[in-house]
Amino acid sequence: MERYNFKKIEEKWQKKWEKNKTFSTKLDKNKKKFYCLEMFPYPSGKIHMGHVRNYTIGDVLARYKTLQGYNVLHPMGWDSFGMPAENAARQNNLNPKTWTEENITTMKNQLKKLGLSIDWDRELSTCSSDYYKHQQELFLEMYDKGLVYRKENYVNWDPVDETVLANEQVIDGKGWRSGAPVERRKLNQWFFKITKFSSNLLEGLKDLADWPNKVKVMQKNWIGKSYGCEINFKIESKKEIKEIKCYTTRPDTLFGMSFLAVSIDHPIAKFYENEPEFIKFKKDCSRTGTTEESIAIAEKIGFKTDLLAINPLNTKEKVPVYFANFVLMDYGLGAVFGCPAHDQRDLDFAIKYNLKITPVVIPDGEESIEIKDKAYTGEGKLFNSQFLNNLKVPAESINETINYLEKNNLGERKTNFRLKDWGISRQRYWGCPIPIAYDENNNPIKIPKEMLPVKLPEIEKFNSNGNPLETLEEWKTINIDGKKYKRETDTLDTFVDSSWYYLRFCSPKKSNYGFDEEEVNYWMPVDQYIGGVEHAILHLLYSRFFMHAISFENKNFKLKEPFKGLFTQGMVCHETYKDQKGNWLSPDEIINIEGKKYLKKDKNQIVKVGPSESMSKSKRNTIDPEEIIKNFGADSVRLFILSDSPPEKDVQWSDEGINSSFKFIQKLWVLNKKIIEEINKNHTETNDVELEKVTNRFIESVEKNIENFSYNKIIANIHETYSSLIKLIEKNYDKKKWIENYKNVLITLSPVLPHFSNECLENLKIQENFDKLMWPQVNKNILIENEVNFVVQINGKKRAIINVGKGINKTELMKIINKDEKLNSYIKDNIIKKIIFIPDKLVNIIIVK
RNA sequence: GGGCGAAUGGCGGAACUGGUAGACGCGCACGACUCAAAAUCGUGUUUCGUAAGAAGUGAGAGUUCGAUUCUCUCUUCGCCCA
Repeated sequence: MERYNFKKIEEKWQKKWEKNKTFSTKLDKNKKKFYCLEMFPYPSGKIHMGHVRNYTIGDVLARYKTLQGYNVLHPMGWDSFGMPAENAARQNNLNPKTWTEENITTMKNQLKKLGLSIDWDRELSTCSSDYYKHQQELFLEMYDKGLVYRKENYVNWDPVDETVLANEQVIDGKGWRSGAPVERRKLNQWFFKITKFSSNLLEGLKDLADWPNKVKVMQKNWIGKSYGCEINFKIESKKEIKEIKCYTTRPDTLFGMSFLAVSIDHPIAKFYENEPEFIKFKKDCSRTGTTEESIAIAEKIGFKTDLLAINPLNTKEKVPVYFANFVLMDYGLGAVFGCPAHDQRDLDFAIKYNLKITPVVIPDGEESIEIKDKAYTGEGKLFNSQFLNNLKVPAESINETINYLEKNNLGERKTNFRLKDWGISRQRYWGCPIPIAYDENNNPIKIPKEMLPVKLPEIEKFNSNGNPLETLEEWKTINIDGKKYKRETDTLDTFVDSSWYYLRFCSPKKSNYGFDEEEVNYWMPVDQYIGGVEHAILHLLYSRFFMHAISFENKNFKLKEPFKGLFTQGMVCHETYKDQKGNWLSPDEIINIEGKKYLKKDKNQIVKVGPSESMSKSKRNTIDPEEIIKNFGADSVRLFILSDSPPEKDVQWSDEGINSSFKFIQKLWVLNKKIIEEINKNHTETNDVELEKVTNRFIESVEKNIENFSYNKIIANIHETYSSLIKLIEKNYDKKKWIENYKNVLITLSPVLPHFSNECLENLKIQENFDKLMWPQVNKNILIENEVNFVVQINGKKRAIINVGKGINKTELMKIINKDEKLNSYIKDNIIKKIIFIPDKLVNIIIVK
């Protein structure tokens, strides 16, 4: 018998789909739509197994929804701006554009070989000016709405490479390439006013029923709404400083205050900026990174001022004021009061500078409290707090304190958000140019819409440090209405590119605007968005922000949430290998000798097998999908990547796994040949309904498992169905019955194994047009059983399973049990205390001895 | 330190609303075919026990006729935030 020739067959179907434009979609208001989107890839060179998993999961859903009669939008594009292109360009002296485009070509070919049902006519690439010109227009619209502004902000500065580093390029406070200690530098940068929508973004989460709870919690924490108050502290000083405002969530600990700490960027810093000691302190602070985490880890240091702050609740109490490295200007008001007894950070600081530690919260049931090196942050009641004493912490204390402060004009109730405005300026070449220019006084003006796109200039050589746009004098100069301006040389954060691409997919060819409203109203929101959980916060939050920003002051655009459903898939893992010297080895450098023992191919050295970890180039445990597709075929890869683990969890890649998937498809092929043979034998009809049962059970469970993303169970369903069908061949069903049922089996199989099932359908001579196929309706009547397996328990222990008629009552059942010799032997000499009877399922007989 | 989640055979994992624990796959063992091997097919595979049977879902308790599922305490691991 001829083996299943996946190479020939997969190529044949892929060509057919491409030629017939099987997956291209058009707006059709008579049809229900389904927008299935997977996070688009960065064109880094080749696709990896993570892509294979992501796009296979999406493809199963898209194909399934298509069969169910939905008008399915399933597009693909390229997140093609970003640092790797620029790094590659610097290293190999090429053009980032060429590098990127070559990668796109390679990866597109690879994706096509997976047999994905993608509408390639809608392909987009964010580095193309066809895309980013609309992004520049959106930027200007947001500018007009007051959602874009410029301010000075800190960046990570590499003093050796003379360049700005992204947070992930700072490793242990040092530049990733130069190894030089990173400094904080202030630069003028552009920001999106995402904080304007803090509340909306938080509230919006409540409507996202089809999002994983985990992601919603992460976003909620990221937005970080807190309830507290602003307190005005009177200041005693010879300088012109009368008052410092602090934000706090714990005003109830005010009687425990022993210092006030302000950020080095606080407005009062101007009174100190000529003091050498303060300049030195600022320099020390600049060694701390700009991330919240690096600040949290860094040692707490302070600079004592000559100021004294007066406790508003106890005016006799005066405490010192410090500049401190752990207070951030962009959170709250850049000033906090320190209560060492009940905040660990304040305690560390107080111990270091020998400040008073006054506890004011006493745990319930305790007589006293002693603070040594651990702050008490738990519940209790207030003491040492005069008129606030005995208030319950935190249930009453916070609220009552704020009431008192408000009544006496000492402070004001306030909610605060942790979310900061989104800094979008990047001092890099390979990104979307910001459509802004500056006059001779450095005032920004918008580049007029007619002059868009602001195109990236082509660059010949790529070896200098810093941003090459800075040195292109010719490009930088621009004439607007006869006046000369200098262009903005920063480009946009690539997260901007991916914040609205889902809108562009709805009308990717529209030339006069980023999206078409009618198309967007039909296709949006994305019904199912699928991608890695690593984008749970930033990308998803920024995308949500974009929808809010676009709909802000826009009556025609009502949509607020871009992604109705979200699914986050797990990673693809592989064992790791090291040689005797501890160097990572790739899987194709080793050979298996027995069990889990491996030898290094060239040296016959024993290989150390490490734990399975997510595939990464640095650990060299990657498997190239292209090789695997070449050797086993796309359907085998799809089958294996879906089997074993539930899609939201990590999956372990293994040679055995892909092999067995491959073999299983060969078995299915043999089954297919046998069934076709059976069909041609022209048996007469039998009354047996087992075939219908197997078929309908299969359809029913696959349906349920696709809807619930239990794709691993679909693979189990396929195996079970195979085992049943191979046995049913002997039953001599007639031609009609086989054709009808087998056709339905193949259609049900097709989302997972599209090439294979289409080939088999063609063999069955009913496959003419993929579009005509519909997902089979489950015949529920066939699945109704007349008999049930009834579990008999004695004292909660399973003693037998008896096959009885459906709907049997308790009395009838007990008769059968009493007649059963074995069961009766348990019961006969004992008193029955109770019988629990669950119809058609289980009986539990409780006896006393 | 805080938040979220997980823990089931040798391994990946099933078990719908509290009702047959271990579906399905991998691996392993045995058998068939073969001079032999591979491939393929068949049988078995939670543990202990020859068996009847007993124990068993990270540990300990609780609720219940009945708990992998619900509640509490603890342990370990993962992810996110700090």
